[in-house]
Amino acid sequence: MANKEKVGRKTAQPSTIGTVERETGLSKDTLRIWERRYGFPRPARDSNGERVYPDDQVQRLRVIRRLIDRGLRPGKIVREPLHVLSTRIGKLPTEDGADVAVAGPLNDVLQLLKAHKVAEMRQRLEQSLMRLGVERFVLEVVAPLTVLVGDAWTQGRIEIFEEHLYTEQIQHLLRQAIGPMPETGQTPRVLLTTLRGEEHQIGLLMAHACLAVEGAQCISLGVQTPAAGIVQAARAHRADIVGLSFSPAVQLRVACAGLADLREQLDRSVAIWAGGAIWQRVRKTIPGVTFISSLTAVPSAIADWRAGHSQPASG
Amino acid sequence: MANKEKVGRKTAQPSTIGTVERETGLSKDTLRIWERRYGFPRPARDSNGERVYPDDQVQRLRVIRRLIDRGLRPGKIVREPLHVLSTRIGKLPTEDGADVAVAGPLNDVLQLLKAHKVAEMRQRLEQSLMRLGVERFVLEVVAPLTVLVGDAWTQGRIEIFEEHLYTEQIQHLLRQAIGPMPETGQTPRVLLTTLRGEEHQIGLLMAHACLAVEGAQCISLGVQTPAAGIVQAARAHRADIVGLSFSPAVQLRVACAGLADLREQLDRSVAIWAGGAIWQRVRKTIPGVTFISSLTAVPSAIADWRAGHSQPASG
DNA sequence: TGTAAATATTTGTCTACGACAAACTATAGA
DNA sequence: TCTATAGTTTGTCGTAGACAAATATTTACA
Repeated sequence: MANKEKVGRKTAQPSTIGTVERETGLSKDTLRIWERRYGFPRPARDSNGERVYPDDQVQRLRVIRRLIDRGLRPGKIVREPLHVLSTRIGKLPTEDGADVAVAGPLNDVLQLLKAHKVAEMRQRLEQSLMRLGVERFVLEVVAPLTVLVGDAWTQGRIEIFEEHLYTEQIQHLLRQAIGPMPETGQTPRVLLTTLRGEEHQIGLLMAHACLAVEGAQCISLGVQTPAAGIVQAARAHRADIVGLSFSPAVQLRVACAGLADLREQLDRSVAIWAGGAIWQRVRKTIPGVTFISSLTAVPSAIADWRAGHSQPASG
Repeated sequence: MANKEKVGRKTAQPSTIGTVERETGLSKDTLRIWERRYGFPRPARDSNGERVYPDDQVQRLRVIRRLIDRGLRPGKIVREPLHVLSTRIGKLPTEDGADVAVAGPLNDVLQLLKAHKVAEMRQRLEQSLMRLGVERFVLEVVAPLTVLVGDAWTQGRIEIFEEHLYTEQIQHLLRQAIGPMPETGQTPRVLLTTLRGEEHQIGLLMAHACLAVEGAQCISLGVQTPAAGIVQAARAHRADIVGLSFSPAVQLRVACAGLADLREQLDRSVAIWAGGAIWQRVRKTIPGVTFISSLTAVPSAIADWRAGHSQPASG
C-alpha cells in the first residue's frame, strides 16, 4: 500500500490490451492485427513484454471506433493523426434532420448538463414534457438532444459521466411518461427489445413511448435479448410485431446479420420493425423486415399495419 | 448460400466460439484453455476446422459460469456433468436471508411470470409496493425475488426472455417509486453507479431506493461508469459517498481490482460504499471501502455516516 | 450512360500452443 | 488460532498464419 507518496493522481489502471478492449469496444484480436497491418496503435511494452497503451492512443482509438461505426473503413483512417480524425467527425453527415433546432432550447439543456445543474435540467425537461406531450417531447426534444449529447461526447466537449447522467435522467422521464399509459388491449401487440450488442436503452424507450401513444400494446424485454429468446417471447405473448432498436454504435454489418438471423427463426406471421437512424445507410433491404429510420414514421407505420390487419386476426 | 432448403427451425446462429463468449461471458481464451486442460467443452468442428458448440454444452457452460461466479473453482466443476452441477446450485448457500419468504407470495409472482400474465404480475407488485412502502418492498420483495428469478433461470426453470421481462417490470416500478421522492438537500450526497462489467441495473435501483428513503441525496449515473468518470463526477457533484452496486455475476477478483483502482484515484475525503451479496465472500477488506453486503444494513450505515459528519462540512 | 457480373482487396475472427503472474490452497511453524 | 512459505490453479497475454465474408473496383454488356 505504501506504493506511492504523492497525493497526486496517477493512472492507477495501466492500459493493457484487455483494458483497451473494454474502453474502446475493439477486440484484442482487432487491436493486435491493426498494429501488425497499419502500424497503429503502437503500444509500449512492460517488463513482461505485454502491451501498454498510452492514453493518447486510446483516445485516438475511441475516435476511430466512432468513425468506423458510422461507415468509414479502417484502412483509410487508422493511420490518420487525431486532428484529421476530429475534422472528419465534424464533417460527418448529421444523423437525422436534427440540427434544425440545435441553436435553441436544446443547447440550453446541454449547458445545464455541463454546469452539473441536475435539478434544473430535469425540471426543464419535465416542463417540456408537460408542454409538448409525450410524442412531441420524444421527437423534438429527446431524439435530437441525444444526438447532440453523443456528438458532444465524441468531440470531447462533455465528459463521459455527463453523458451517463443525461441518459439516466432521460430514462427516468421516459419511464415515468410510459408507465401510467393504460393498457388498451388494442392491436398491434408489439414486443420491444434490442439485439445482442446493443445496450442503449434510450432508443428503445423512445420507441416504446411513440408506439404507446398510438395505442399499440407494448411489451418491453429491455436490451440485449438473444434471438431465440425473442422468438419464444413473441410466441408467448402472441406479438404481432417485434420492434428492435439500433443505435449508431452498432455496426451495420452486425445489425444486418442479427436481423437476418432473427427473421429466419421468427414465425413469418410476425412482422419485424427495425428502428434507428442507422438504417438511413442501409443498401439492401432484408425481406420481411421493415426499416424505420426515424421515429416520425411510427404513426404512419402503425396506420399501415392496421390497414392491412383490419380484422383482429385470430390464429 | 443454398445451405438449407427446409423452412423448419434450424439454429440459424451456429454456436461459434464468439457466440458462446457472448452467451456465457466466458472469454474465448478461457473456452479454449478449458478444452485443452479439462477436456470440456468439447465442441465439434465445421468444415473449416472452427469450433461449433452443441446447445447442451453451452447450457452446461452457463451453469458452470454461475457456479464460478459464486466462488467455486473451475478445476473442481468443469468436468462434472450437468445433473451434478444442477444439484450443486441447489446446495449453494442462499445469498441473503432470502429464502424465508420464498414459499409464499413470491412464488406466486414467479408463477405469474411463467404464465406470461404480465399485467397481473405488475399489479401484484404494485400492490405490494403500496402496502409495504418502498423500503420494505425492496427488502422483502424485490431483493429475494430477484435471487429467485436468477436461480430459476440458471436451473432452466424459466426462459431468458422471462427473466428480461421481470427485470424490465421491476425497473419500471422502482423508477416510479424513486422518481417522485423530493430532493431534500440533506446530506450525505451519494453518487451511484456501477463499475465496468456490471450491467445489472436492479441492484443499483434498489440501493437508490433504500438510500433515498433515508433522506440521502442520490445522483445516479446508471451502470458502467469508468473509474476516471466516477472521480470527475464525484468532484463535480461534491459527493460525500460513491455508492457502487455489485451483482453475483461479477467476479470477486475483478470487483476487488476495480475498487482498489477507484479508491486510489478518488479523493480520500469521499467514502466508497460497495454493495451486494458478493461481499459476504470477501476475505481481505480494502482500506477506505465500506462493504455493505445486505441492503438491510443501509439505514445504520447512513446513521453512522451522519454521526461522523455531524457538521454539514463545507469545503 | 447505366447496370450486372466478375475479380480484387480489405477486414475481423479463428486456429494453435507456450509462457507467466496473480490468486488461491495447503502445509509448516509459532 | 494465526501467520509465513511453498505449491497449484487459472485467466490472460504473447506469436503468427489462415480464411471467409463484406466491400470496392473493374470488366462486360445492353
